[in-house]
Amino acid sequence: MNLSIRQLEAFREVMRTGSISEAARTLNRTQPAVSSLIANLEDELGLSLFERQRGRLIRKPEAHYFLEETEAILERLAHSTRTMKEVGEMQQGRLRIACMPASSQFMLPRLVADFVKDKPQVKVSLMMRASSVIEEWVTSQQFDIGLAETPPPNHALKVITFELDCVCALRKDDPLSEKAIIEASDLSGKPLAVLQEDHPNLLATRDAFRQQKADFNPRFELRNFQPALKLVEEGLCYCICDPMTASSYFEYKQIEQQLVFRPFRPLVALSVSILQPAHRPASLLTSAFSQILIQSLEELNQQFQSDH
Amino acid sequence: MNLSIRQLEAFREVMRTGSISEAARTLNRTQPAVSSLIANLEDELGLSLFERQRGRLIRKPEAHYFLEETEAILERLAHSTRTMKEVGEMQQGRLRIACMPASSQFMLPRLVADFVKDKPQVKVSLMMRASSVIEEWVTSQQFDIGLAETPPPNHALKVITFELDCVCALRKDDPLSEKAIIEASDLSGKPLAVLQEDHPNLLATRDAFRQQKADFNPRFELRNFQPALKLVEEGLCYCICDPMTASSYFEYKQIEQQLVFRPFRPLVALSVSILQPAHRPASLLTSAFSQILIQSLEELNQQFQSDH
DNA sequence: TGGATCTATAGATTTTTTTTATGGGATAAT
DNA sequence: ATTATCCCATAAAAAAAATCTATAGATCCA
Repeated sequence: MNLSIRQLEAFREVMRTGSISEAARTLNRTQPAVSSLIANLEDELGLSLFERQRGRLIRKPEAHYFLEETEAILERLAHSTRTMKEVGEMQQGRLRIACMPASSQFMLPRLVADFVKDKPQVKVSLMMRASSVIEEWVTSQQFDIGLAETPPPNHALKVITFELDCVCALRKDDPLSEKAIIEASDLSGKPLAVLQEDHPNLLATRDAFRQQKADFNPRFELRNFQPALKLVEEGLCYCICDPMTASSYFEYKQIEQQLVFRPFRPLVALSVSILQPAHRPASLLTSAFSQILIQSLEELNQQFQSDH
Repeated sequence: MNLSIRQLEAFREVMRTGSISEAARTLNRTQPAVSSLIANLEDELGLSLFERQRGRLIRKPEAHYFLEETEAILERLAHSTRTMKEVGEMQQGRLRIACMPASSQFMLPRLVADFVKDKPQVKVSLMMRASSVIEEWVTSQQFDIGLAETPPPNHALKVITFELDCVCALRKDDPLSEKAIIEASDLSGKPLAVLQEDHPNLLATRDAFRQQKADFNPRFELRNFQPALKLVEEGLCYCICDPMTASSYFEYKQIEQQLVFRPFRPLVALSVSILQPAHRPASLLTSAFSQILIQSLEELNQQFQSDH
């Protein structure tokens, strides 16, 4: 099997025009070049495709069948290369993202929207799940990239970790909002909305209070911080929440914002990670999106530092 | 679009083995040859397909998509060339034959059966119709080849004509069967089975009788000679029939043959022709079958000459 | 009959592919 | 650590393939 694409292209053109000379003109070749391409093609197929009658070519029935095949092959080839070129320019492809709840409401949708703005043909799937599920999905390569709370070490995962500094959510009209930084001691005995019992963030928060010998008073226990902000708005409590949730508050409440966020000390960190399959290189799209995600996470810690 | 098949083959093999060196071995090329094929492929796609990590290749996700395309293309190409090789050896293809009634019962089925015996994949359609319909079908290229009574001249038809000498059918126990040749005068006044009024063969037969001033007594008029032989068997008449019909009598009645056929004089001819479309070259199959048909028709006239 | 147009072929030339030779980097064994 | 071995990439030389120029034979049309 030694057919060449040149032969197929020449054949297609000769079939179309019915003439070697004419085909040579449209192909920008000389007539002998096309002549020998066709001759070699016939040789390799073991079959003559044209009858040479009175110095002209006449298409044989066999040639018509082979033309169908030829066109299908060339068409598919052209389509593939076009698609690959688009993939190369990240105009094509698919990106499967899994993200944890805190980032799913506004942060990732915004990043994705921005990312695909100039890529109308790129397909994205964006799924929100608990961090443990995300870890599993990325490990098993069902997803290209994940954003989750930092998982235990896992050889099948490439992990980029960020320590997000949690911030204190409080009402604008709260006297404490005058302070540039809220300390645990400021909140001694005050009611708090916190995460569930076993969550590392809860432990870290309690530890922060203990460090300053402040009275830790968890009044509301929740699965994540999103609903906690409502309780803060109602003046029922304070909340030491992650900056993703804090940031999303501004996207959610674009007017009549009732809350402000202040840096909290001692630092309470929420450890989140970008997860990628370790043993498979990332696609262009995945790499590009990963960069955007990294940048976005790096900016988060700064967002609430010099905010006052 | 300048991809080459070599590049695709190399790519497929590199994907399979995961190594340029290994692929080079199975492709019987040197490693740099394969290396540059892949490099050029990546260039032309505008996209890197492998990650070079620590001196090894790692397939990128984009490569997996392109592999599917590559395999589909190479597979189709291989299939096409295989099919075309078979077409070249007449192991593949289709043959559409239209034939007149006299030849349809035994002659053409036998020829077709013999023709396709060693061509299990060749598809044949064999249709029986009146000669005028056959002419039309072949002219309009709905059929590749036809056998019909000679049509009026037609530029769209390539015609090979045969004058078939009609023979006299009579019972074995008829006294005339002693004669090596039956003359019109032998049948003077005897009842005959003949074709319909306007048929050239009827005119020719009547003419033969007139030449010998014999009494022409057409007792039965029929659309074709096939059923006439039954009447002859019953001793109701004689029949000057075409040699195809005569020949088929022996295939039909393999035992207890009650009839014999004798050359008839003066010659009464039935003019039949092989028809092919004039402006389209014949396929290999059609040409081959045409040869067989020519030979078979040439033998017909001899079959009843030295029969006694 | 002469001119235009077609296809096929031969030899020269250019382009592409392949090979040989080599070097750098990683890995496994000594 | 050192050596041997494996990988890949590159450069230059060699081989192969494709192309071009030139030409000849055939057909067609005026």
